[in-house]
Amino acid sequence: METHRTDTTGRILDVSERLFVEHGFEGTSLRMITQQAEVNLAAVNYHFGSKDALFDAVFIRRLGPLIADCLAELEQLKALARPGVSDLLMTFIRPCLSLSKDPARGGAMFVRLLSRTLVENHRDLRETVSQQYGVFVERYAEAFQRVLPDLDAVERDWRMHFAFGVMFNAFAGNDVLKIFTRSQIVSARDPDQIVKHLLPFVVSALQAGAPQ
Amino acid sequence: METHRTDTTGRILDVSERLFVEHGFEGTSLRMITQQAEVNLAAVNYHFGSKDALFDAVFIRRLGPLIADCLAELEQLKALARPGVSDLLMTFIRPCLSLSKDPARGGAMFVRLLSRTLVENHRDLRETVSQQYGVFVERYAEAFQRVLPDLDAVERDWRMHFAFGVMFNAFAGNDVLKIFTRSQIVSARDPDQIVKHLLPFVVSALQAGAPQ
DNA sequence: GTCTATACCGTGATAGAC
DNA sequence: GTCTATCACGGTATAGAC
Repeated sequence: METHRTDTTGRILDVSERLFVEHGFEGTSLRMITQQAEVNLAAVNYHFGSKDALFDAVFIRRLGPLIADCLAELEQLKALARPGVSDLLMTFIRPCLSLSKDPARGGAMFVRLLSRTLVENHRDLRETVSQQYGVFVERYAEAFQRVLPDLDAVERDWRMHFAFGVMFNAFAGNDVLKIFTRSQIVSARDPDQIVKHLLPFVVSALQAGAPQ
Repeated sequence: METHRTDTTGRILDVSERLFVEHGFEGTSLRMITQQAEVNLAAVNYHFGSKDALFDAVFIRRLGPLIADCLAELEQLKALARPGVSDLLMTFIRPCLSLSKDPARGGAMFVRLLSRTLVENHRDLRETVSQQYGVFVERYAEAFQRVLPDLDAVERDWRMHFAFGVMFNAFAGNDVLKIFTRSQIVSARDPDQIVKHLLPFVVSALQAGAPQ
């Protein structure tokens, strides 16, 4: 790890992150990247193998620390005598908010890119991520079991699935109703505002009675 | 509207729908479409203007009837003395289930394509849709007001926003946790199974107490 | 090992002949 | 309306310079 930033792969990563966030994956060409990073076109394929692999590298550089933060918060949760649904959700929400406020790690725009990548069906990323970060889902499944012990296991999995779906969707800034109306339904892009409305919604959803 | 199926635009639409559903938008090339539809490559741009516009045409051909069904169900809701949150949600869910079971209208795969298109940030589709189908959101906003009269207006908008987000995400078959684990969290692809778990989740979420 | 120049093939789009 | 030819741009592969 060199300290000086003449490193080719580092410049490619930094420029790629900014352009992927600004223009999305399809909207960013390798020629845009290599031009702004002042490296040769072939450098990307030499160092990363492909455009897909480059995206994975950009993505995982931020995902790793985020997941580490979440798992650390989950550990602290064990110290609580009787943690509630809200406590559990905040172990995920707090690191996301923290990341969204740290421009050095990509800031709010990167959280959007990250969430959108998860919500959409992004490429082969699964292979890389599941091996390294499968523990993320395992730990949260255990925590959900502790917080919602009376719920059927299958039903609990569905709710965890739905809950992460809403939260990632919210952080992605997606608005499925947006195409139907000229004015946005919800105006706020501020993550804190989003969480304020999001949290009671998800908490109540998770505490619903069992179906049938 | 010709009855015989030698019509060029009709063949393009039918083939496009199948290929978009199978391979997605980016994964479907105009050359694949024109080859299977047995028309010339330039025919697409002549009849539709662009690949984007072709997708819009395919999309709106199914969206129109679906929205009409939902609005019809909303009208019937007015006859109920005191409709509940569940009744309201079913005016949207029933037409979606119906569409997903009708292969002649694209079936379950098309519902996934439709939901994914809404969840993702698809192109200029907004211009076309908002003018014709803006009424969809207006009517549902009114219905939410009737069913949840005690809720603050802003809070109600947020919940409607979140609620449609979960539902479209569920119908899209998206699983944000999928990339973290080899085995799917939730296995069922059957729309009825999805709704069974989805409905109580969303109903409870919408009935949450106001934040702070 | 690292970087460069360049060529290859598939993509969506378009002009102009018929 | 239809078709052919052609264009610019995309990701990728490779030969060869340092």
